[in-house]
Amino acid sequence: MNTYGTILVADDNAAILTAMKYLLADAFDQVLTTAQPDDIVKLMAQQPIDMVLLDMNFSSGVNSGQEGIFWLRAIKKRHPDVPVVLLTAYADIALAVKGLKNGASDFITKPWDNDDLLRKLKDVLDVQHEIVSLDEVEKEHIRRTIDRCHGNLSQAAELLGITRQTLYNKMKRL
Amino acid sequence: MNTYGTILVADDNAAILTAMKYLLADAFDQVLTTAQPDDIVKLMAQQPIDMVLLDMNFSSGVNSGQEGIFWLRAIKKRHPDVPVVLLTAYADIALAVKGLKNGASDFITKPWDNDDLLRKLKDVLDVQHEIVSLDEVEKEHIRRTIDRCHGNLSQAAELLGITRQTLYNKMKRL
DNA sequence: AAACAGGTGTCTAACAATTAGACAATCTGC
DNA sequence: GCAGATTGTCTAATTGTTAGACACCTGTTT
Repeated sequence: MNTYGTILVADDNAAILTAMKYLLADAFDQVLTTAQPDDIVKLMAQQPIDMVLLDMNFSSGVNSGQEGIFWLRAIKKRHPDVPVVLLTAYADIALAVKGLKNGASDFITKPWDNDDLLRKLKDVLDVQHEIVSLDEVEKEHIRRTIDRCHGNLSQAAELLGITRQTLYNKMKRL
Repeated sequence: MNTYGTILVADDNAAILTAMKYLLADAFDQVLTTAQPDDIVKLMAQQPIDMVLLDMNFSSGVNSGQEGIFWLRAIKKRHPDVPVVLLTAYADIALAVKGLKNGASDFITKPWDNDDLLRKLKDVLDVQHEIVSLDEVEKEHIRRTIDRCHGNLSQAAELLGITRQTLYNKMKRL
C-alpha cells in the first residue's frame, strides 16, 4: 500500500492550495482542494474523504483561529473518525490546545517543512485506530468505570446502567 | 460541591510548589507536592489522586520537555483516567501537541495567570466526572464502525464480533 | 455492645437477547 | 445479464439479563 487515499485541503489562499496539490500528489490517491469552508462538509457528504488538512484562519482579517475551530467542529460532528490536521500561520499554544481538544489529529504552523508535513500526515493515517470488537470496548469501559469508582462494584454497575450480577458475569467472561 | 478532591503538583522548583500550595488550597481538598518525579507514581499507588499538575522540565539543564513526556506516559500508563495538566516555561507548540497526544488534559505556560490556571483545572475536572452508560458507549461504537464500513452492515457486524441480526436489534433499540 | 448502612458473593426463576442457520429479494461489479 | 455479496426477515436453541432475596462482612453510629 503506497497510497493514502483521498485528502481534502481547505485554505483560502489559492497559492497554498496549489502548493499542496503538488506536494501531496505522490502520497495520496486524490488531492481535493477548496477555498470555501462551506464546501468541506458538502464534499465529505458526496464522497469518502480519508483526511482533511484545514487552515485555521479563513476570514482573511481574522487571526484568532475561531473560524478554524468552528469548521473543525462541523467536520468532527458529522465525521468523528476522519482525521483533521490543522494548519495555521500564527503559532498560538492556546489555539493548538483548543484544536486538539476539539478532535484535531495534529497542528502544523506555517511556513511548514515539506518532509515534516508529509511525515505527520502519514503518521496520523498510520496510527488511525483499527476497529475493535464490541466486547473489547465494553471490557475497557467497564475497567475504567470500576477504576473510577475505586473498586465499588455496586456503584460501577449503577453508573454503567446494568445490574451488579450482570457486571459480575461480564467480569468473569472478559 | 466546592471542593475538587486531591491534586498532586510535581515541579522541581520549590518556590513554585509553595505558590501552588497557596493558590490551590481553596479549590482542592488536599494539595500534595513533590520535587521528585519518581514520587508521582508512588504517591498515586498509595492514595487516590484526582488530578496531577506536571512540570515539563524536570532536569534543570534540559528544556526539551522530553523528561515531562516520559513522566506523563508513566502516569497515564497506570492511571489513564486521572487527568494530567502540563506546565512549562517554554511555549513550544510541538511539545504541547505531543503532550496532548499522550493524554494530557491541558497545557499551561509559565508564568501563569492564577485565575486562568484555576479555571482550567476546574474545567478539566468538571468534564471529567461525566459518566457514560454501557449502552451509550456501545451505541457510539456501533455508529462509528458502521460509518467506517460505509454503511455495510454485514462487514460492520463481523468487525464488531456480533451477528448481523444482533446488530439489527441493537440499532433498533438504540 | 447492639443497631445500622452499605457493600459483597451467591442463588432462583422469569424474561430478554443472541446465536446459527435458512430463505427470497435486492443491490453491485464486471 | 450474471455471480457474488448484501439485505430483510424468520425460527428454534442457547445464552445473558433482570429483579428479588439471602447470609455475610465491615465500618459507623447510638
